[in-house]
Amino acid sequence: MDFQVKFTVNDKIFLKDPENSVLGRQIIKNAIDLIYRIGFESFTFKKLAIEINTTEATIYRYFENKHRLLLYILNWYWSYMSFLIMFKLQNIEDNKSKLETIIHLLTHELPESSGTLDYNKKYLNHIVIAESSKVYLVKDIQEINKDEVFKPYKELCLMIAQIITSYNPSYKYPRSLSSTLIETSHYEQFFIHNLPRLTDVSPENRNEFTAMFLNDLVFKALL
Amino acid sequence: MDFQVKFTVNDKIFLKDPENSVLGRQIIKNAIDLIYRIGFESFTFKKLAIEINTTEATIYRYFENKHRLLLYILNWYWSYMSFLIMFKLQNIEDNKSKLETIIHLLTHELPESSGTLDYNKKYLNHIVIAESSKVYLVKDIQEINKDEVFKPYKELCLMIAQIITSYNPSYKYPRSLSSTLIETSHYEQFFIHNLPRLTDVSPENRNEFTAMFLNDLVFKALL
DNA sequence: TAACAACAATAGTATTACTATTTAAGTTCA
DNA sequence: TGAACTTAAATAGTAATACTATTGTTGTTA
Repeated sequence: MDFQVKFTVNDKIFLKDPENSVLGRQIIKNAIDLIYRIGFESFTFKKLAIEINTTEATIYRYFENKHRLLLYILNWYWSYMSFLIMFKLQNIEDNKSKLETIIHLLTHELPESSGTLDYNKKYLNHIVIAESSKVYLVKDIQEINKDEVFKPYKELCLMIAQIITSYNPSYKYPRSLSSTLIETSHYEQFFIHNLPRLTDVSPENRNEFTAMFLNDLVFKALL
Repeated sequence: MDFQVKFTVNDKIFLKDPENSVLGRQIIKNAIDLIYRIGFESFTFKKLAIEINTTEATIYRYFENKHRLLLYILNWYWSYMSFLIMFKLQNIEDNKSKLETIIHLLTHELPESSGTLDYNKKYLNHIVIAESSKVYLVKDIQEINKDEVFKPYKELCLMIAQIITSYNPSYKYPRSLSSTLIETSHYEQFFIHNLPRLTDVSPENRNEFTAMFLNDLVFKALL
């Protein structure tokens, strides 16, 4: 089985839909590679243009600025994660298993698909961990939020919150626990690799640590 | 009672200690005000120089770049928070009360002191919430970390972790719970004000919400 | 008071973020 | 077919930003 999944990204994020042209898709694919390599602060449209043999101005016809391009990538990620969760939960009845599956998905690399035009999931994962908070930790968040560009994040959060409520209807903070779960899965993974003293990771459980910690945390919270 | 607290900040963060000159102290004080006003991305040494009637080059004699200046401010915050916690826990015997006090401190504005040369605590709090992750979510974190510039954060994290262990010696993730507590206290406060759908806040409990959520989360985790 | 640090200002440069305008490449339809 | 009309992408900029090399100025101490 092989298939391509396409998500509709809010058209206020881009000026010209990158999904509709070869160049547009190249921009996204290479942006992911480049942001992974040099980090979002060093990433510029000039450098990206050189990578794909075009000019800065051309990229500016697709995105207003680099912040919007990152927002596009994260919208794609949040939509993809929502899809993956729905897909994987299909035949699971037990709410505990559902939450365990979600925690596993949030704390491990995205499954690599075989489509050639597909984005590099390893890099995408890395970007989500290290750069995602930079799309909302900005001064003009209120203004940006009006365009509903965080809708996929809110939907992902709500979807998990609903499963939390199914598991324990009396729990009072389903959405906060959901956003905490998402955010914590990212930065604990970041800390493990870069500031391990802020965690209790040990060399043996590096890969499973974040999932173990979050499973413990979430199910105790929902007892 | 009125007193000034001074913290020794790792001297690898600055080129010239801003504590040792009037201009240096002006740089820090006005940097906090300016970052609060316009956000870290828009903040430049040029703009700061205009604020305090000096030149860019002068500020570059104190700090290598704006990232280091933010790091200096956060080192000060982490040290101050550690001090505040130690101070407030003085006569508390009960470990549960200790943790409740810590959660209260992390989720509320810093107490305003009366010293005139002191930093604006309201602004500092805002900066910690919205900008702190930008000091470690950078590509060269490994390199930067070698200078021990995150020591105050690690010490704060460890201090809380030790109280967690005192409260429940069998709990397996004291440091991760501690870093989660610190980080979650920041971004839940951010979400409440900017993306409330990611939380369960209601107009009535806005001020106490983060503390309520974290108290519930932490004490259930430590049962 | 000469020597020499420490400090801060001047005057730059290279890069970055972004735009206005022009040129080229399709499409549509009489 | 080819004129009219879109759409796409390149050229060639500008203003702001991040950072540096050099010079001048002040203060200290021997």
